Amino acid sequence: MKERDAELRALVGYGVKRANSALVGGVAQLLGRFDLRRTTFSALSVIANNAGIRQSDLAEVLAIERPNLVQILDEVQRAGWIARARDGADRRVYRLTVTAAGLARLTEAGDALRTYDARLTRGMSAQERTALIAALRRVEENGLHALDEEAWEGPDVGEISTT
Amino acid sequence: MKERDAELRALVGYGVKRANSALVGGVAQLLGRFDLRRTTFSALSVIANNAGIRQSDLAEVLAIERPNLVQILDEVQRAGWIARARDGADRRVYRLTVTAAGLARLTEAGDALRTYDARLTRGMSAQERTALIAALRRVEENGLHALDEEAWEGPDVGEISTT
DNA sequence: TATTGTTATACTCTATAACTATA
DNA sequence: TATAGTTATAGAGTATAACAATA
Repeated sequence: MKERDAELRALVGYGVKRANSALVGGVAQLLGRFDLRRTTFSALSVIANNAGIRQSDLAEVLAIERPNLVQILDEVQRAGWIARARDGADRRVYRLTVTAAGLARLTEAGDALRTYDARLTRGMSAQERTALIAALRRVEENGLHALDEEAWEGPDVGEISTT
Repeated sequence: MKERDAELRALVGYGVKRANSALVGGVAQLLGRFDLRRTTFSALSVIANNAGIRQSDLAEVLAIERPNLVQILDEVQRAGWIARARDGADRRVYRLTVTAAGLARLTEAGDALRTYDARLTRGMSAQERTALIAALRRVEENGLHALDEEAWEGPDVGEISTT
């Protein structure tokens, strides 16, 4: 029997939305055990791997608006996992670093999350998983421009970095 | 140079979230031209392909909660695109059908959306696109169970329907 | 003037409890 | 009692305008 949402299932966008919705709950529950949310975990990860990053750069990396990052960092700082230090040269900017406690929490939560994430691709080969991640990256990139190019016509094969 | 969110980019869940975020704006803008949103378009599509479907079944197909479906259908009905008819046998249930105007709107918006959606996989072969859709389906399915199976260990290769 | 971080705000999407009317 | 649809509500996530401090 044909699926009742077969017409929608032909759309990549629908698949992405359904997959994301199916993930959100589980990830939130898992990260909640470490008093983290998706956004606070992501922020912690990027700060840990980019010591001294500025808030505005962090917002750009995570593709979130600056105002929304404020409360995220407030939360992480309140937990004692990051430090905000004024830049000596430009006293408008904050330099962000993780504390020892923050690194420990990131490692714990990261291990659990990677285990969870690996389960998402159960039944797929390592190559299929890698291809999926690359394909999602391409969809993200294409999605950011898809409306700019209303005049687009042929099977343009623009290359984007997937490495 | 290594990407600043490289640690996150190794996660399928992060890729799904980023791809979804990149899509939402464009899809909303495109569907907005037809006075539709993602949810109202999806509802219209499923009703059109399942004449007489009940609200509770529609909610299940779209994986949205029943209360949230009410305002979605109110909106679509107000536009004159669907009809709610009480079932003769069980007067609690509504039988949903699309009107001629609804079908016309669905067709117009669907054509535009499929063109947009095809652009998302630009640079990918038809096989890669098909594989992506199947992989997303698997991720969705796995994601719904990933927390149930905390004790999971080996490379279980459970088969799920992808047809 | 422009930029960094901030506040306030609003809008969408989603999730739950409780009600009504029917069964 | 249980179910279909509904109402009300609350929580995330996200987006924009406008402000103070600094450049």
